[in-house]
Formats: sequence, C-alpha cells, structure tokens
Amino acid sequence: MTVHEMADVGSGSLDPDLTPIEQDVAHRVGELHDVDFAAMAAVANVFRVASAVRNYMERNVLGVDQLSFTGFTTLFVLWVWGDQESRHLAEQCGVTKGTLTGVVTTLEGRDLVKRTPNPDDRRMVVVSLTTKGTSTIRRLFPTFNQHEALVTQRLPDDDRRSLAHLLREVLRSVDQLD
Amino acid sequence: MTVHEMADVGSGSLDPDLTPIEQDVAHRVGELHDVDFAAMAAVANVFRVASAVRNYMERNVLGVDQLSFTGFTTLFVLWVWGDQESRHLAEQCGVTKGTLTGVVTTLEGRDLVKRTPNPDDRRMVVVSLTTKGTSTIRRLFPTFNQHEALVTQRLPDDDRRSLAHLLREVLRSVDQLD
DNA sequence: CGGCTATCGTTCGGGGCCAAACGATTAAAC
DNA sequence: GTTTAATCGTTTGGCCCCGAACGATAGCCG
Repeated sequence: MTVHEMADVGSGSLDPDLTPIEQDVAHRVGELHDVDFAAMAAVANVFRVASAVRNYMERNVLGVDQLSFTGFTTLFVLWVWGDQESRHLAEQCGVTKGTLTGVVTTLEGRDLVKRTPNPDDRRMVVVSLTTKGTSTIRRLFPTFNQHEALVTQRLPDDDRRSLAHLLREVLRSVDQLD
Repeated sequence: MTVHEMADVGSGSLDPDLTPIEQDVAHRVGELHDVDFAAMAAVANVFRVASAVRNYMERNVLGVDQLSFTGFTTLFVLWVWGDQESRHLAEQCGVTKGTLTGVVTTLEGRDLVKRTPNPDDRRMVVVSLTTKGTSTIRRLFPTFNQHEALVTQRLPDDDRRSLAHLLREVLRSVDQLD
C-alpha cells in the first residue's frame, strides 16, 4: 500500500506501530504519489538500528579497549577463520582493501595483529592475530554476544530468527542487483 | 538455542537458511558455551544489510549528485520537517552536532542548504533548504524510494512491514538500555 | 547589576570509509 | 625473453564520524 492509498483510507488509519518520526513522514510525503512506504520504513529502520547498535557497542563493550567496530570485526574474522590475506580479510569485514590497510595499521600499532609478507608471492601480505589479539577477542566476544542479546531483548527467540531471515533476503536482493 | 545446544543435536542440523559465512561461524564458535546464536545472527545481518544498501544507494542513486548518504538524509529531513535548528537536525539525522557542522558546511558549499543566525538567540543557527536543495531532494527522493523497493524486492509487502516492525522493537530495546 | 550555570554551534584530534591512482610483483603472450 | 596485462597492498584526497574542549550567548539568582 502506498502512502497515497493509505491517505485514501483516512489519516486516522495510520499504523499505530509507526514511530512518531515515521508518522510525520507518512503525512508529509503523502503529497507524492506511488511512494512505497513499506520499503521506505524497512530500509530506514535498518539504518536507524545499525547506527544505534553500533554506537551502543562502541560505548559499552569496545570503548574500554579503544576498539572501533571494524577493528573488533577484524579480530573476530581472524579468530574464526584464521590467518587471512588482506583482500580476503577486507571482503569478509565488509570494507575496501584501502580501508583495511588503515585498520590493520591501527591494530598492528596496538600489537593485536601482525603482517607477514608471503615469500612465495611477494605481492601478498598475510594478517594474523598476535597472542595479545587472541586473548583480546576471546575475552571480548562473550561480552559482545551478551549485549547482542540485550539490544534484542524485546524480541523472543523466534522473532530474532525471523529478523535474521528477512535481512538475509534483503542481502540476496542487493546481490542480485550488482 | 545456543550453538552448544545446537551442536548437541548434531552438526547436520544447521539451519539451511544460514549464509555460508554464518555456517562457518556456527562451527568455529561452537567451542564456546552459551553463545546466543539467534541474537548474533540478527545483529550481524543488520550491519551487513546496512553496509550493502548504503553502498548500493551511494553508487546508484546519490553518486551522480556527489551526495553522501548523510547529506541526502539531511536534505530529506529538511524537506519533510522544514527549517531546523542545528541540534534538532543532528538528532533527526542520527549524528552528533559536531558531525552535522561538517555535513552542513559541505552542503552549503554546493548551495543546497543555507545557515541563518537566529536574531532572537544568537547562539542558534537555523538550517534551511535553498531553491536548488529543494529541487534536488524532490527529484532524488522518488528514485531513492524506487531503489528501496528494489533492494527489498525478494520480500512481499507483508514481510517488509514485519521487518520494519522487528527493527522498531530492537530500537526500543536499545533505547531502554540508556 | 555581576557572577554562576547551562546550552548553542564550532573546532580539533584521531579514526573509519571509499574511489582512484600508484609501484611492485607475477603471469601471460608472442 | 621481452613486452603486456593482471593483481597484490599501499597511498592519496575528500568526506563522514565521534567525543572532548572551546568561545559565545542567554538565563538565573543573589
């Protein structure tokens, strides 16, 4: 249903689940025709949640270790998959290789990861966890996961799985477009 | 169900909906006890989707106008709610006021918004759309919304609304924690 | 009135982020 | 065997992002 169609039903028919912000948007954008309001709400809330959770995690979990969210992700990827060449590490962290260079340099300066040139192909560099990096991610991950549970505490377990499932479908939609 | 409990059922019982990445994580993190896998998958996928959609939009919709995602958001907020004092604008855009200063400066340099000092209280600055800014957001928003529909094209309308609803609950969970 | 106190927007430092250009290295083509 | 092309990680320039510190302004209260 578009906003226009929704307006036809009467302004009192606004979905009460909408946040106050969304209700404003529904009213003001209503002047346009053919607005896909469901898609707009879904996408907008993905960004709101990502921003809120990212800030929450950096403040309450990662801040004490001076770690950025991407820095944490990098440690986690290396912990789960083991040593990685830079381009693979960048891809799994969801950043470009140029960005990863900076992130790895930061982590290397704190002795959490190390670079090792590949002798067989001198273009490549292997990134791996140091002892300090390993102990850091092993200590941090359980806490991080507990807070993942907290930021989704209003959702029963089935809803958490539904949320993950719906997001995977969006991911597949985007992949189809490239 | 934790990963540990899931492992008890047998490794062949992994949810087939999981992406290959998630299946790896489930196996490797299985050494730990009490991992809330549903929460982990939900949160991780929020970030994957946010990153993928943000990059997609900046490349395919906003790139031609040299607009960042936050720049677009700023124009949209001003368009929907009208002129805003900086602190309100920052809050609705989901960034700090320090960040907004830079974003507004960038937009001002491209003649999309303008700053007006408030004569009644000279601490405040009102940000408003220029004529060029108004025409830009009016031209851009319909295209943006069409691509919001595209990146969620694998979801029927009911699922889009469910997704938005579940995300709102996460937002409320985070708000309760502060 | 004059000194607190709060709040405004800006500035600063340190990172994260991308696209494009780059040098180094390897592989392919002839 | 030398030229050509592809791929690696890094660098660069420009912007976004945050938290903390700052100067300017306004309101309170003795």
